[in-house]
Amino acid sequence: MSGINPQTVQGYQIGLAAQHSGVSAANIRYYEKEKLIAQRGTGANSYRMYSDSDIHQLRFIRLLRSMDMSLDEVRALLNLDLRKKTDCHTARNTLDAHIGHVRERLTELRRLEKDLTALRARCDGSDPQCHIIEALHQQADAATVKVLAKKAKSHAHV
Amino acid sequence: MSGINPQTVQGYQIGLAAQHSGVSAANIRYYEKEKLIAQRGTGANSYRMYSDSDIHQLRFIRLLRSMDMSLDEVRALLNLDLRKKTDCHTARNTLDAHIGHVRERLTELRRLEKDLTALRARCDGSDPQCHIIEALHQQADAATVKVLAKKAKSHAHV
DNA sequence: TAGAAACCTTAAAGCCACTCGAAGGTCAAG
DNA sequence: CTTGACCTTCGAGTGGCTTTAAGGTTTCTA
Repeated sequence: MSGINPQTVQGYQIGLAAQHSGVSAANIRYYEKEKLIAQRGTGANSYRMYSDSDIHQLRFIRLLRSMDMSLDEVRALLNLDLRKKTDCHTARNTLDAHIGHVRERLTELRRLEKDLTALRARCDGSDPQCHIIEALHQQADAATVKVLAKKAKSHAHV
Repeated sequence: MSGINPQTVQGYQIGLAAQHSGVSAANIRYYEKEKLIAQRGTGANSYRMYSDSDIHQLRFIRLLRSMDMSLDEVRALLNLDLRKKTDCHTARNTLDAHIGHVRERLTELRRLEKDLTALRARCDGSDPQCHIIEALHQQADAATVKVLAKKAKSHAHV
């Protein structure tokens, strides 16, 4: 059959691995470059081949990424042995830190939503003068530039 | 006096403008390149000079950025005339879209916080077996890869 | 057996909103 | 005339990808 990505005894080509894991082929190559998965393509035809446990690893990474973890955090959780005490510590610490990031960002966004909603309420289009633009310019004038130190901006990826 | 960035009759040099606006000098140059503010440095010594209204514009941009708006959204809100109906429409539409992004992201993060907290609760370190790692691997296996279409991921900047 | 189709390869650039560093120009005070 | 505090441009780095270009391999079909 033509075009259908074949699954041989050796495993899955990258396209099938992508389908089964939900991680795009390009992204799988990227993860390989970032050493989240082992190097490939040493065989006869230079095609990468993947096993079922590779697919599992890709799904695992995808799950952690969908939880907004950074690749560094993912790395920290890869290859942990669930029977080792130290590894369990690592997992808990990583998770705690990540929950911290998420909560910080939540606090920021809740505050932001409140401010934006208040701003929006100032204008329904009935008035000839635009109160949104007006209010923004007033705020820009009013805001004292207190600190030159930059906001930490959570940890960027959250 | 040496070293103190001088303010002449012509306005502020970039360093002072940075101090007064809260936007770093490098960032001001970046905004110039991105055409959020007018081009500079045509004078005798190639130094950029800024007026009070320039400082206001920088503060305005900074305010919108602190509200997590993208530079495109900022662009849409720059140079609007608060007396024009069409401009007020623009402002409301931009704001509505942005509030939408923020709310989407809030929903995602609230959900995420719940999931992460539940995951965290599975492990207090008392058990020899790590339930966090365990649960993650189970989830990775359980997750059916339903859709290959990518999640929209809100609008990235939120 | 030739060619088309569908897969695979690498390398490089693009995205966003910046920040940082290098190498050098300008300007006022001592 | 040197010091040092400012300024300039240019290029690269950040994170986590996606996209594009240019080409190699495999398999099926006419």
